[in-house]
Amino acid sequence: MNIHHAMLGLLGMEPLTGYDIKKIMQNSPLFHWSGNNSQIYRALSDLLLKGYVAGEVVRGDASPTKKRYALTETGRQALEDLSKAFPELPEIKKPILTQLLFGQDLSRQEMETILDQYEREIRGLLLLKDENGFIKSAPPLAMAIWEASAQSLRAFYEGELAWIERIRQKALPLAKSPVIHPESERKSMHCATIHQKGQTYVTVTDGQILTEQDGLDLVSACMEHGTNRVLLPAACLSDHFLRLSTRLAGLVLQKLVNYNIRAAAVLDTQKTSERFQEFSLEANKGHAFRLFATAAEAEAWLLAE
Amino acid sequence: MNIHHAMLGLLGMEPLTGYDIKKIMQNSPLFHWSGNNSQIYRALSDLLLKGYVAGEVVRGDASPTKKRYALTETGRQALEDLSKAFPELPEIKKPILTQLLFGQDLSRQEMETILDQYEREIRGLLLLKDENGFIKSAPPLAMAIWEASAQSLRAFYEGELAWIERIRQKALPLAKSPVIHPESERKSMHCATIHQKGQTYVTVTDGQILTEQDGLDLVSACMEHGTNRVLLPAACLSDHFLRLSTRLAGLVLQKLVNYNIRAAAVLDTQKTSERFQEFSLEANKGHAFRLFATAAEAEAWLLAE
DNA sequence: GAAAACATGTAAGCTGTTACATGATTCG
DNA sequence: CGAATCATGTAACAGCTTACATGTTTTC
Repeated sequence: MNIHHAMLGLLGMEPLTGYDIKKIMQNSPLFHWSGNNSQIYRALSDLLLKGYVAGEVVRGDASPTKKRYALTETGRQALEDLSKAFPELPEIKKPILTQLLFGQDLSRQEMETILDQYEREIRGLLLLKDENGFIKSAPPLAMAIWEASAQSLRAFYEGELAWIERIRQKALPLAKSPVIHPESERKSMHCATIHQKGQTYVTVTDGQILTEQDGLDLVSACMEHGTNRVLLPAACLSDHFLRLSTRLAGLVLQKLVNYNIRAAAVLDTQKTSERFQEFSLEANKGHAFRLFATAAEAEAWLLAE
Repeated sequence: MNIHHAMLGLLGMEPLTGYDIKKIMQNSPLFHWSGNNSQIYRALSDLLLKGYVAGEVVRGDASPTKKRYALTETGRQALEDLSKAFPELPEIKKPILTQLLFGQDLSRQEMETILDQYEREIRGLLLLKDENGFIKSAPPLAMAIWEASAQSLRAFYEGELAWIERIRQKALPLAKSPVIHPESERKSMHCATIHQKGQTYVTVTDGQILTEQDGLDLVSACMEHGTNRVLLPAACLSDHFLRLSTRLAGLVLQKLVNYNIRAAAVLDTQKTSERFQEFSLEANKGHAFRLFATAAEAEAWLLAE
């Protein structure tokens, strides 16, 4: 299966210029070619040579001269022969797999970063609906096939998200922890689990959230105890955390979201900046993270739902 | 992402010969390279030139001389740099999509054939478990990633099966019917629906099953009436159908299975060959098709479950 | 004793990509 | 009036595949 087949097919539906073909290929990932004019023009002259297509020069008064190609009878025959061939198997290329598989020397955080970037890209692909992408006047059969294939592509992307999740849960906990600088001897954060009304949540008993690593430690604690609830008392929210410019709060919350963990924080309103209060108002709209004035309120929300 | 990255990675886990690498790549579809020695040996000499790997000649007494390569320190560094790069997006190549999309001139039966072949291939891929496929002594992190990826590949293949099914249900009914030869004027088969105990099934009221097309007609009738049950009375089972050498029975039943339709046939035991009785015994093990001596029994089974 | 698997390589070609070159038209 | 899009092409190269060539060892 090369690009010639696809081009014959497109030209079989309606006459097109090289540029048209390029646009169609470019606009949908279902045509796995990059939509590369060089290749298309080369292929077009091949097909012309073989007599599979015939070119017609369109000289518009006020538009650049184009060459519009149409399928000939021999071309139609060639297309039909290709259509009847034994179907080739699908192929997947997944560079990120090689990257992670052999990235044993990466720290856990580096791996997280790569996964996060990948997830963002995949979510981007899921968002863009490829709408027409294809020829407008295609017959209903082709449209139905197109439709089904677009759906199957979306399913693949969703499968990728599931894969990401599985890697996060199963593989990353096995990754190298970043090197700890012994001289820093920072007072580390301590977690504990609390059982309340038949439910369990993790909270911070000692120390503060100072680094991204502390966010990961929270995640680890949750996974270890099989819960997905975290209560952050006022004492553990460091000034560093509450200063938005450090982006620490964002990074930690993102980690929690990634692992599907809900968090309730207790906030000393006198200590927080205006900006942080705005941020928290924004956050309160979601249901993954909420701010409360008292520990009792926070716990009540955490154990509800 | 080229093959060099993957090769560096493999050599980073343990020293290997070119042939070893070839085998690993060949044995798993997760390495999307075809496992092609030419490319591997060329890449190997590239890496040697760059100083990323070092070769050691192993001259066993009773085995062909091999060159076993191992990663150097510079190679390790290069691998780490590659590992930290921004992740590339996955790519899917699905030639059969182009084939069907532009196979407008194909008859419905030709399309069915292609889909059937494709389904068989995909099911084959799903069956072969890629077990070790990968390096035996890989660290647990790599193993976990590998595991997750193998699972995600299986999910993709299952997605392909779902796609096939959707094409069969939604797209194929729109395909060209094969040209009907007017001179043959064959007495066509007639179907009817029967409502019994709140359930519906399709049966043949007139004519016999003579061609593959009749099988498709049964499928169409089912889809039209929203049922997936068919009763085949003794009268509609032509001699042609009952002769196994024609493979007609197999083809028609395969169609029904493809569309997830259950069929009960009533059989005149005096008319059937020994071979066909064996075949039917075999078929009776499944729950998609059964043979019965009387219409009452057939109907009872059909409406049960 | 033959076939399959082990082991290493070369030459040629196909497919697709990047980068370059050119010029017209449309839109904000 | 400058940027984006339309439109057609060339040159060079990167990546991968097919086919060929050669010899050894293991396995049935």
